[in-house]
Amino acid sequence: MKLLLIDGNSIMNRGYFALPKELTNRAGLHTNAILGFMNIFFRIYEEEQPDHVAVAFDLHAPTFRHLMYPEYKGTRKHTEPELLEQFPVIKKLISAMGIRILEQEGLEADDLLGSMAKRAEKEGYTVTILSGDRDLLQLATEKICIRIPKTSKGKTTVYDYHAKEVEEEYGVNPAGYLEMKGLMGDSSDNIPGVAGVGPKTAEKLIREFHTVDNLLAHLDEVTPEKLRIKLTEQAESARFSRVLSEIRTEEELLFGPADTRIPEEGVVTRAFLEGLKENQLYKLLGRFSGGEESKEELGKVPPLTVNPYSPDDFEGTVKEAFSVNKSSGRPYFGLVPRISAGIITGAYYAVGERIFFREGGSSSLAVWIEEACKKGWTPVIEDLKSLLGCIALPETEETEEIFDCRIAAYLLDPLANDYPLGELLLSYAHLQMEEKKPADGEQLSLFDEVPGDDASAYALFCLYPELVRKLEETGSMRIYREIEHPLTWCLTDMEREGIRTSAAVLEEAGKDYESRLKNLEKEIFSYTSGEFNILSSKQLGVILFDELGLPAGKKTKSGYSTNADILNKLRDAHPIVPLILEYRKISKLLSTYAAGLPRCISSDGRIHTTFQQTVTATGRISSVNPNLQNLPQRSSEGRELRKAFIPREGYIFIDADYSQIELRVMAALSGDPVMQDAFRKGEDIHTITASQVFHVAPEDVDPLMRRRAKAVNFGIIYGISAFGLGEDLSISREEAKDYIARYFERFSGVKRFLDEQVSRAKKDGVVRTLFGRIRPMPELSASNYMQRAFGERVAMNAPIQGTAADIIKLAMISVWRELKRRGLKSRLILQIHDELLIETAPGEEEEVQTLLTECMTGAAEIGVPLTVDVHRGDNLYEAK
DNA sequence: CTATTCACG
DNA sequence: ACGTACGTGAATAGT
Repeated sequence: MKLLLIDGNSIMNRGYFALPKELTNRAGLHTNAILGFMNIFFRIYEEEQPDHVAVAFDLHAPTFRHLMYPEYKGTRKHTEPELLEQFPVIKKLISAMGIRILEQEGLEADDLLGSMAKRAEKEGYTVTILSGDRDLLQLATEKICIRIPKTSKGKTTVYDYHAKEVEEEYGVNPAGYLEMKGLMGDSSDNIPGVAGVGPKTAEKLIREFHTVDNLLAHLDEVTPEKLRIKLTEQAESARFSRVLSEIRTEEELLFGPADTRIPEEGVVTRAFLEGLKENQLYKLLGRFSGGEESKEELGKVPPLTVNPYSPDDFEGTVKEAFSVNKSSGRPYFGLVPRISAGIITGAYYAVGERIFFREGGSSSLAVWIEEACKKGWTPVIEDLKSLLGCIALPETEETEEIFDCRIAAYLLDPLANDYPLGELLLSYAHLQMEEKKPADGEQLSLFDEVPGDDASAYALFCLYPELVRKLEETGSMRIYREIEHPLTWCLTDMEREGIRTSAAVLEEAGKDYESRLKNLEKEIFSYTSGEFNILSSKQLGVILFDELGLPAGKKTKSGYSTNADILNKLRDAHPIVPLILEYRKISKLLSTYAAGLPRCISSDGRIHTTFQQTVTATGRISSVNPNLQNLPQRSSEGRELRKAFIPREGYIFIDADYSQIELRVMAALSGDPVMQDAFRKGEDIHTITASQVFHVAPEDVDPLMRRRAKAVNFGIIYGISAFGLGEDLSISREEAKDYIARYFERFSGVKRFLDEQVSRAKKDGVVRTLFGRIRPMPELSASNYMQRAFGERVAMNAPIQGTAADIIKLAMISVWRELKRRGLKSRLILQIHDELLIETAPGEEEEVQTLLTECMTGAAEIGVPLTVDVHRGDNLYEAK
């Protein structure tokens, strides 16, 4: 028989402080303590698989401790209302699970746990007590295990204490632990103990004298003298504290261990799920959706029937479906294309629970979508860019009304890793989607119907009003309509265009890299006892720091750190170091670019990257398969590879990049007059920064000062820290701190702005770009210093990086529309965060250059000028 | 599958 | 005393 006892108050407290305060349900009830409790409860419950469970709570009645000692805090600790409001809910949920709650007037949770544990032990139970409070360690025996969860870096480890482990850690047995507590007191409970006696002294004394009473009876034996005097003076307090610290184990209880048996079917009962639903604890609800019972309770997706499409009555039926669903305003429908072996063979349409499947290829699907849009119906889909990649659908006033759920979900929560419809449906529409799985042993072939498409169409239908409401509620609709949605069309075209790439040039460079690597390898091994894998940081660490005895810097989880930062500092320590750095660099160029990119060239001789629109936390786009946003540029050897990217016959590249866009955004958002003035006058911002920070005239700024000022400006954008700046400039943290202080003295508007971002992030839990894009800030509620400091930097950086991202997206949309409107042959083909590349048709050079410049500089009016640098070239190397 | 490193803005 | 610059993606090593 196994009994699990839980210290309810302590575990609730733990959850309350470990999880963000921002966690609430829709009714505004705080839920962090409840979630924290459930998380740890189910973890322990599953591990222990107990047959008896009880949770003890304090009551707000005075206990014997209060009667003894009016100053005693215990249960009367001041508790915040945000935590208090969660207790009635958790108690209801616990009862609903069929778990006994222990509450008794005059007794604290500790005493209930102690008495219950000891009685159960006598009756032959194995007992586990879950608590965050070490006081309970005095109860540990061979059969009673105290389990204390501890969370660090987001991971929760549970420490287990039987009598043995208490002795190992504290050097005294559990009874001795109680005596120690008596001597030390407990400030949080206002138990005085003996002032000046800490854990070390207490341990020593208890090891020698075993109990407080015995110690006080033999005070004359205590040395040193000072300690003896302390103990003599505070003998009464010690005796008193010892009694207050003792957990009662012999109290008369209203229930015995046998009364804590849990239901046969386990604790995830129907009543429990109902309770979760009632309190809108959808995250928890989602976790238990596996059980048969729960599905019914969840507001499950109804059984869906797919009607075969019949041309005669389809429209009428759809209209009827709309009216049945009482969709006021624009009618809308979920739309899921069915793709078999990469070819569109039809699509599901969902209007409420009425779902239709219509057969047809990509062109008929395009026609049907356009017709629907013309009728004023809104097609709701999961991923517009993928669809546009398969079908020819122009961007018109009508098709603009297509709604992309994934983009909407991204804007609402840009931190999510992915946006599966099932999860969106649960969190936004509170409906549980049933997953179709192939029957036992059955394999789904590529030609089979994709499981769940019909349900997906229904999910999209349900999501639409919820997502629209949320977008409006969070002020995200403008970003959606004016930026992300039109951008989808633009990105589709850019992906389709691709960029012409010469495999020959890449392969030629690859051969050169290979021979250089061979030579480097030989040279490197001439310094070592034998050959090793230079690319293995583990093996390299052993060679550098053990064999060659170089001074090891930082450590990583798995050994020595050997990254470029470390190696650069060791550059002069041994001739092997620069060779390693060179080897790494060339090897990177070879594997990722010279050898990697040719594999990505399509049959049309061009590389078609995929731009991901729902990935970054800040609103930037990213590029994959391959990543064309990180082509080598900084090193001369790498930059050569850009010669492999060439425009089509007769065309040229015209490239424009924003000059200092993030600093200009900073000047705009902060309103700092000094910074704004510098940009308005067209000054060199790093020189002006240097002149301000170092108190010299701009013309007296030397290159070193400018370099340092540039680093400070970078730091400002990243969310400044003295450590980071010091590291970057190889100066002391104090010196870096001084630079920052001087910077903020002169650019006080910037300081005010950055401080405001952090405080707003703390208050609202989000920061925003100039255009209203949200960056949620869960990091800031962390108690851990590192996490919080990181959160503060993010709060400073995200509005800057995000606003810059918004601006270039606006520029892309206007460039793309303008090229189309004018019927030009030139095409926008790449975006690299602050840079746009146009493959420019012969004869269109001047017009394109002007258009590109104007669209970029005029993308947004932010109060400081936006400027661009334009370059032309016959390949990507020249165009920069 | 995770950790490390390094390419870019 | 803690141990960091912000945002990405790809290749490689090693468990």
